[in-house]
Amino acid sequence: MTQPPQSYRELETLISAEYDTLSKRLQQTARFILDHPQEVALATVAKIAEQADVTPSTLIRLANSLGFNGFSEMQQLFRSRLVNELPNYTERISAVRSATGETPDSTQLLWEFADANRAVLEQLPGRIDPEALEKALDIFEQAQSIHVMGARRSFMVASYMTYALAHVDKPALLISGLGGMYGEQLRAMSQHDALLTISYSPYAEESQKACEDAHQRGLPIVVITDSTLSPLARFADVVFVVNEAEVKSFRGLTASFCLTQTLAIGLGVRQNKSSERGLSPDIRKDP
Amino acid sequence: MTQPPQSYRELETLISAEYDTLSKRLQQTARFILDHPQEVALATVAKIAEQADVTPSTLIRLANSLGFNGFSEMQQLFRSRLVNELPNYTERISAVRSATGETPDSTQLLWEFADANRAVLEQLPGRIDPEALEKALDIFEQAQSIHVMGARRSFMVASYMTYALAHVDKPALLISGLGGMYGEQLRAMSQHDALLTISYSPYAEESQKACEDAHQRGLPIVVITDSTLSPLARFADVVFVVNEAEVKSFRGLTASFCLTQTLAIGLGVRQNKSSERGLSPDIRKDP
DNA sequence: AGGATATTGGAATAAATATTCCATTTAAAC
DNA sequence: GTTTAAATGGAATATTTATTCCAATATCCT
Repeated sequence: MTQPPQSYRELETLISAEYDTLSKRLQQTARFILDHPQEVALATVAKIAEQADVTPSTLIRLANSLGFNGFSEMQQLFRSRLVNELPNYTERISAVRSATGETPDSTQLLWEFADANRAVLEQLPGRIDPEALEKALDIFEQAQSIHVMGARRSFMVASYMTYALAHVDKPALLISGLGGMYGEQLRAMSQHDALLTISYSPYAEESQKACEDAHQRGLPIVVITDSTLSPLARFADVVFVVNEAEVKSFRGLTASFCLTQTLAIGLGVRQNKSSERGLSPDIRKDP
Repeated sequence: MTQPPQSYRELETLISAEYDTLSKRLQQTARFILDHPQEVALATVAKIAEQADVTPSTLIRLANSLGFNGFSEMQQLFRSRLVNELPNYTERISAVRSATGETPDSTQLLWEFADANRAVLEQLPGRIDPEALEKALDIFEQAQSIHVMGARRSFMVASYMTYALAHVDKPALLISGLGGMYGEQLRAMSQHDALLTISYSPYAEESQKACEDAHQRGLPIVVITDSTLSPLARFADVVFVVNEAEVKSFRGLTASFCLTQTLAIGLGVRQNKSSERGLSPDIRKDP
């Protein structure tokens, strides 16, 4: 028995090579599975057979005649294709390794970082709930000014957001804790403001405190975090869950920066729109 | 029996709402399935249970207590999430690219940003000179401490770099100008240190000043900027030119962050290597 | 501390699903 | 046109996988 293909690619190649030698039904089935890989990955033999208008036996025969040990073995290839096509980067990275060949470690590392972050950006927009985005912008638009909180790693994102907000002329205050004045900065939050908190896994005390405080004062709260189950989520009116890349046990922030940019610029676009309709056609431009 | 969620998003919401009312094992399981949706979509109950370190029963109990009629019903949601994520991508992107000006809604904007930044990350590693990378790391490795300068927009990157360097135990000082003390901070630079300056198009006076100063004092200088012709380049021992995405006349920083990460972690890797050979096997972990 | 209640693990069972096998049909060869 | 070989469908069977149920354990309450 010829050994079976090890990847979806190999399978494709094999099928087109052997296509002519297959019987009529087997050709029909082969065509179907290549046309509906998703179906094949997830459905049962019976369901697939029905859709392809063949009997279950035929499916199994096809798998066997392609060198597999039963249909299930072939199905695995379709399943791994499904997850690899999504930015699951393990395979991709090894491809990078071989493609770059003789490069110093540092360049290798750069490829890894760039690739991991690229993968994360590919997932991001599909995983953000459009309604949540709109709702967050509603909140920000109505707020007099926006307080932005982020400790340690999240501070970078908070700081970036504050910068971007200033850029679109939205009053923004970074809760920096500078000079140990967290308390004072929190007390500056008024009812007409809104709070954006960014916080990741060992969720900083200060960030939770900020949310609690804002919640008590009745401010609307938007949270960017790394899990639906984050303790920050309980206080939030809108929660964004972002997935960041991890390389060498160092977590990136690319997705958060991208989301942050979108929120700020999205707000800017809205403001321009309403001011065009209204009084001052204050169109901002760039750095 | 409460009716089950109809989509993955609803499931997420339900879990975070009910999380507190779940038992210990059920919480553990819930956390796992949210963290490993891919696994849940494709593996069998037994496999998932093993990975989550619970018994199969628990998995089924969780599904039931979330309103589903058995685990398989819940798994369907994970599967449909898997297939819905993929085909949208190319479709969505081309929609974004053609629909210039049309439907400037926030989600559209998010796709635009994500795609633009993704494109930038794809180019980045090919455009960075491997030798420059190595040389920069040489400089940083030999430096007693690293001073990091960046004004306005570049400040975000400088601040990120400082954070990342601290993370790999490299003494780093951010030249922030806090309290108007640029001069004082610059004077703190010693001959045994190095300077990393980040600066983009309307190149800030302060950044140039910092480079001049460091140059006079004989410090090695690494520059991250946006053009070979940047005024900063004249003082630099190593120059990195990065290309950032521009959407709605707002320039991103994704590539710079990525390069910055690489420099910091690359330095960390080197330090680990030499300390393994040498005395203290100081292996760093995690954020 | 001691009983009541809820939670958990694991083996037993039920259900779903893949695979085999044989009778029947279709195509090929002479 | 008959014989032979290959291909096919579908019911029977084997296997895998989900689910139930009960005994053991932990947790809560008084």
